[in-house]
Amino acid sequence: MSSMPEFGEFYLQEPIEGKLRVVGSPKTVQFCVVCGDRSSGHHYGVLTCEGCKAFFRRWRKPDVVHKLRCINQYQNCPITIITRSKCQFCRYKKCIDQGMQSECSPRGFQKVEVASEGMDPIFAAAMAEKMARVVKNHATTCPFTVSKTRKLVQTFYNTGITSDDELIRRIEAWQSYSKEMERDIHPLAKFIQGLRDPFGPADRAALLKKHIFSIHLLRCTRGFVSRGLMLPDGRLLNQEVLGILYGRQLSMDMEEFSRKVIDSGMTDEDIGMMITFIYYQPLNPADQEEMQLNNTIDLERIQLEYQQMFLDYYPLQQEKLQQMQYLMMDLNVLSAKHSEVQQFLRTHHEYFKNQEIFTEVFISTYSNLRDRTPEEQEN
Amino acid sequence: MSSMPEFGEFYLQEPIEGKLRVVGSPKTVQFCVVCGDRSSGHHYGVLTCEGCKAFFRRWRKPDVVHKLRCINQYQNCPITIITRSKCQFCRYKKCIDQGMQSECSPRGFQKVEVASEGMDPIFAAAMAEKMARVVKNHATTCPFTVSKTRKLVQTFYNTGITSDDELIRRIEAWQSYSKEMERDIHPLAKFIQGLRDPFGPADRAALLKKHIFSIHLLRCTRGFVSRGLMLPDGRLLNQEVLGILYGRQLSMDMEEFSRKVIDSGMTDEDIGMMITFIYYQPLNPADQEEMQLNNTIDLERIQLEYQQMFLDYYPLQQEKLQQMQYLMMDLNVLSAKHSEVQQFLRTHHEYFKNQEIFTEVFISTYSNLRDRTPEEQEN
DNA sequence: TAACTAGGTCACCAGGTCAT
DNA sequence: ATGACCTGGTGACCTAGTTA
Ligand SMILES: [Zn+2]
Ligand SMILES: [Zn+2]
Ligand SMILES: [Zn+2]
Ligand SMILES: [Zn+2]
Repeated sequence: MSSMPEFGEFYLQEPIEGKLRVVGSPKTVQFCVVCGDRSSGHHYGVLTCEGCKAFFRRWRKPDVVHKLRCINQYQNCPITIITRSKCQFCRYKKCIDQGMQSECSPRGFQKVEVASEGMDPIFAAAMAEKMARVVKNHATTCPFTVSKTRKLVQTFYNTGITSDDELIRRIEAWQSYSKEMERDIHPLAKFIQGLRDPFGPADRAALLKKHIFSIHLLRCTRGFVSRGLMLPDGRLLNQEVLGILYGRQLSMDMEEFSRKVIDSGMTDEDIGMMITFIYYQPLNPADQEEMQLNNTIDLERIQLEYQQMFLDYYPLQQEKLQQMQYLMMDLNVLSAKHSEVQQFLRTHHEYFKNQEIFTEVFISTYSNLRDRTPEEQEN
Repeated sequence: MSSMPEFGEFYLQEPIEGKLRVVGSPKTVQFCVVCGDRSSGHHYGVLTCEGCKAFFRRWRKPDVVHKLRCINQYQNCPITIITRSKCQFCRYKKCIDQGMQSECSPRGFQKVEVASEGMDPIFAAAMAEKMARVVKNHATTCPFTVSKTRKLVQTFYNTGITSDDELIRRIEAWQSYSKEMERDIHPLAKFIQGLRDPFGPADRAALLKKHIFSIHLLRCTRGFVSRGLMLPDGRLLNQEVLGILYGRQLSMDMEEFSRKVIDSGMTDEDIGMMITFIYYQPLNPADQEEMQLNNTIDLERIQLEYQQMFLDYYPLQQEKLQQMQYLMMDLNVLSAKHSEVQQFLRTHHEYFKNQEIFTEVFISTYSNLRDRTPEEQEN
């Protein structure tokens, strides 16, 4: 485009002198918000020229974008039609600052209204608030945020195991550990309430029950250390206890999963979002049948809304969203394995009848749940 | 898409209930049953938006539709106003699932009968039910549907091999594996019973015996992973064991075949139909002579009826049917190769006499079969 | 005639290409 | 690496034809 800017001859078809355009205001020449060259339309969400469009397409890959470096230390090189190719770092930075993002519009979707760019400000504000609430609630209710975990000191955990018999040992281990888990259910319920969805208490209880293992594991992610799993106060469940509780294979899988989460660079914010994604995960028909939610709101729609929000809020993180989705698939697999544990607890439920909340969340069936008032979801 | 969101009504908040429509206000907003966008009326038989209407119009052309591929292996991408352009395969699939069809209504007229055009509605309904039964029965009886396979976790398979001698090794491998195969025969028999054809138990047993290899391989399609074949519970038969069981060449052919099935974009529904086609495959004279069916119904007619049904139900998929027929030819070749395995099993039948059902289906001859009552086909 | 829809149109944009 | 240009899918809008 920059070859002969003066003449202003577009290769683009000059949009129709005679007929008036249906959309937007009468055609005015528009310019690239990155470099000021003539724009060829909206690309990746903003008015850009062909050059900036192609530039963004090539460099947006997260694994490659980190390699860009500013040509000086100031990171504020001016980006104009002439200088745009001088500093890739600052050009890319300006692309981001102007709001370019992949997948901002699905393929073939054309932005119609030129006037109000971006989304409705009220809607945007509502979304931002919703996101912020998730992040904040997670930070306050999760016992294993970065800052809280950093302060922990490992101490001894009393496993409660006295017997030699393998079965009894497992029951004893769960009798002790169930008390610890119970403690975490209240803050978790608070987090879920903070999501402010239209589900009633019974439905929330059912969804929590369905995803409790995945969510609990995610919350504990930073509690996994080399020798086992720390409780929120620092007491350490070593690998042997974990093996007794969950079975050797599953306990190792859990540890590996937590390592994977950390290794993918998930922040506390990310983990909070992932928990939200999981909670609103679409259910397969069998689960729907079994859970019998009163409110038949489309879970998938809520999940997508949150994921969209995540992308809007943290642009250029669709790679991260992808990673999250892989992790969620792993979680579903682990959760399926966990049903063996649940079966075990169900078989020996009489040993846990004093821990009512634990029983409710981990042991009782969905139909049990529907028959009572789940008031512990309410406080 | 809705060009003017003037009232600030966001599709996200809109309680999408595409099926129920409120009859109160004069202008009831209706939604696309494919993607949930605002509908502009009935198109090709169902309420859709302009986008899905144009999408269907463009892609229904039979020479082009078979080229659509899902962006991942699961073929169940969510289709929403946001995601609808991400996966053409799943969008098209959803169009078909929702009942879109060309020429369903005379030009310009709005009402539709969702049925095969031009035929007696009662007959059409009966056919639709028959199709639906095949699909549903396959979904419930096949252990390797998309959704079931997705949840599998690979675990260790005990091959049962202890010996060093090659022959003994193969016998040992089959002794273990035959138990696994036996488990799958009951659900398979259920599927075949669900076809409700006029054949008696003896004939069904003979047909099953004839096609057991092909049908079993098809059912296991999604069980093939990069390292081997998973059992319905996730235990993995690695390539080495498969090679011992079936011979190196055949086991590799089987794996290649399964890959081909997946690559051609066959859905669970398609696989269920293919199994039906195979089961009712016309027999060559030699087989007819050997099998001595009591009921001399024309198999080819049944097969054609199902294939016609397939085309009526999923219009414009004759390209897919063509692909299926190629795959079935491949299967016949593999099945012929498999007779070597059958010969081997027959030679060493005394090692499998405890597995009666396996023996009946894989080892005994048709004449053996006729001499006894095959009650295991009956439950 | 009024209500309705199949099919056509074309502005629009994601992604690829290739000379520079 | 860049960017002018190309290719091909998309969907809002239009039109012509059908039915009650
Ligand atoms: Zn520019
Ligand atoms: Zn710079
Ligand atoms: Zn639609
Ligand atoms: Zn798909």
